[in-house]
Amino acid sequence: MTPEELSKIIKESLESLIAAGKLEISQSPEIKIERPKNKEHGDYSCNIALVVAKPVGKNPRDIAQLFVDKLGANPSIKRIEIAGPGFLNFTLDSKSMGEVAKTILQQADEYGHTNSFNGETINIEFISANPTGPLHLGHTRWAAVGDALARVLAASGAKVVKEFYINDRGAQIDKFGISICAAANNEPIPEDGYHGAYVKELASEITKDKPQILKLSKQEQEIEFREEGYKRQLKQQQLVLKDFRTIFDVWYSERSLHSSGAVEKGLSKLKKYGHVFEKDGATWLKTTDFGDDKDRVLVKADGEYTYFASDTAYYVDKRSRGFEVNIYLLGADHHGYVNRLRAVAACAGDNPDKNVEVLIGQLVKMLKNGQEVRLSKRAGNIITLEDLVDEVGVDAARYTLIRYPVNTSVTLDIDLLTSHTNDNPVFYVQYAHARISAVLRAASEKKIDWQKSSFNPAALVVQQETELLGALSEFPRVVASSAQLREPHRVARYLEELATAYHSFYSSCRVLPLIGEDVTDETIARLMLCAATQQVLKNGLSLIGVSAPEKM
RNA sequence: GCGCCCGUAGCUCAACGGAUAGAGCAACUGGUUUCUACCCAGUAGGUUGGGGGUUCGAUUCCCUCCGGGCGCACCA
Repeated sequence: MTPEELSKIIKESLESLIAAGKLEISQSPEIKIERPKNKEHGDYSCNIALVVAKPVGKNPRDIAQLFVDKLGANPSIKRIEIAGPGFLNFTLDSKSMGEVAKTILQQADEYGHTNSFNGETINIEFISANPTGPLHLGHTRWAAVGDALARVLAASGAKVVKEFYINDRGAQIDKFGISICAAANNEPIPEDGYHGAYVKELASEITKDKPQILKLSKQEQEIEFREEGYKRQLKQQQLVLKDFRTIFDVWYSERSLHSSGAVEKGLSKLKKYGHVFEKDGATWLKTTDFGDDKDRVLVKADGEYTYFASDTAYYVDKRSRGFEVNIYLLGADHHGYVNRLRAVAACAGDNPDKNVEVLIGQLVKMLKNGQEVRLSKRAGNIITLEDLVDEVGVDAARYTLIRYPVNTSVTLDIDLLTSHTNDNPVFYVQYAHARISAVLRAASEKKIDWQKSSFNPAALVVQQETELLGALSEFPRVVASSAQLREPHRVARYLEELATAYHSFYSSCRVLPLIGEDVTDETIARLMLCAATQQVLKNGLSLIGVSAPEKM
């Protein structure tokens, strides 16, 4: 029996208790099934009596007793106990527990998928860097977390589109062009320009490919270098992200927003809702109507659209493409945007609580030999995605960035991430997968055809086996809650627990028969358990975009 | 000044309002002739920054103070 099935049975009991007039509540409560930390509390615990107690006005332990009476006869449940303030603690029949392994092998790659977000269309926008340089550590965090979040949401049934907004318009990209142009002409790059070594590289590449550019006027050169640099830098970002296994569905250009008329369209929609006004020759959006601390300019007095105008148009455009939920992943230095974005939604007649979600990612630092790394060869005083991947590889980089909740800052310790031991969680988890693969390989070498043998779940009775089964049964709910809370780090943490449960099982339960021993029900059941664990590790790692190696 | 995030074991960090606050590292004990020791089991370590409040129950929610990070453009 999976926890989902248990939860269903409990809900049915609740309904029948209500129907029988033994409980009176108006709305169905949020009940939780958990794996108790304390083993003495059984396989699963449920808080239903505690939750129901208040609206019903009865003692939680008395209510718990009603459920015990109702559920006690179920053959899959070996024991129910009322504990503490009114928890229901379930101990399942070992046969029923063992069946989880079979469920997992049947569902295979689908195990962990749920339909909890069926019908939701979600746009998730992240990184959205200027195409004026390499991606830095902050972007890298989002590349990993945003992608994992998208996968977790998709696994929960949502229709997800990953989007990268290209800031290819405005002062920054102009400065980029000016900087490359200066470098190409061996002139000093302006103070407020781009100074990384990559600017010089771009300059020499471009002049090599298109030497005629240098014959143009200065102004024309700046434009040409800007366009060439943009093209190449964008391509570079796309390549780097592809190697990092973060694939975007949509690369949305800010310029296209202007050329397609989306900006005017967005503006007219906002006007319709009456929050646009004129002041000092400029056009403003009255975002203070919805909690922003000051109003924002859409069109400057000189007739130019602001960056904010693009932002609002982009939001309106996303909504017109049918996205109910729009998730923005931003760096900590952009937290001032949260109220602004919410206000934009409200000004466009939407509900910010529903249509806009902003996640703020805190700072990422890199540590090597106990010292903070501050300098990158190519990019000057920022550390790039490539710097990190060069040091630790894609798997370790992704895993570590995803492992922590985004609203805390992280420090990546290079020395630790390259170590192959217990204190490096990436290896710990991957090693569990490799270890299982080795066992299954050995089984096939010994010609043990466990896949075709009959599975006796009751053969799994040792405590470490039960623990492992319990951990495996948790997976779908971990994925669903990661999606719901927008916290993919829960998947990584779960995988570590699962790996621990497996290593513990492995060291106390011999799987394959020794020479002279026979293949028994236990052998087959344990191989099934190994295969199920391998499957879940693989599914979980794939949700965070980390490889599941067969050998290490 | 206003706003956002953070403060948990010596260190790096977990913990959807749930039971005795957990992992790893470091320290100390043990364990493998056997499927990958890149492992496992155990001991010790805490006033969850301080103080109030809400709750049957608070690391979690609210208020306040202290400490740290970040942000407050007709820039992008």
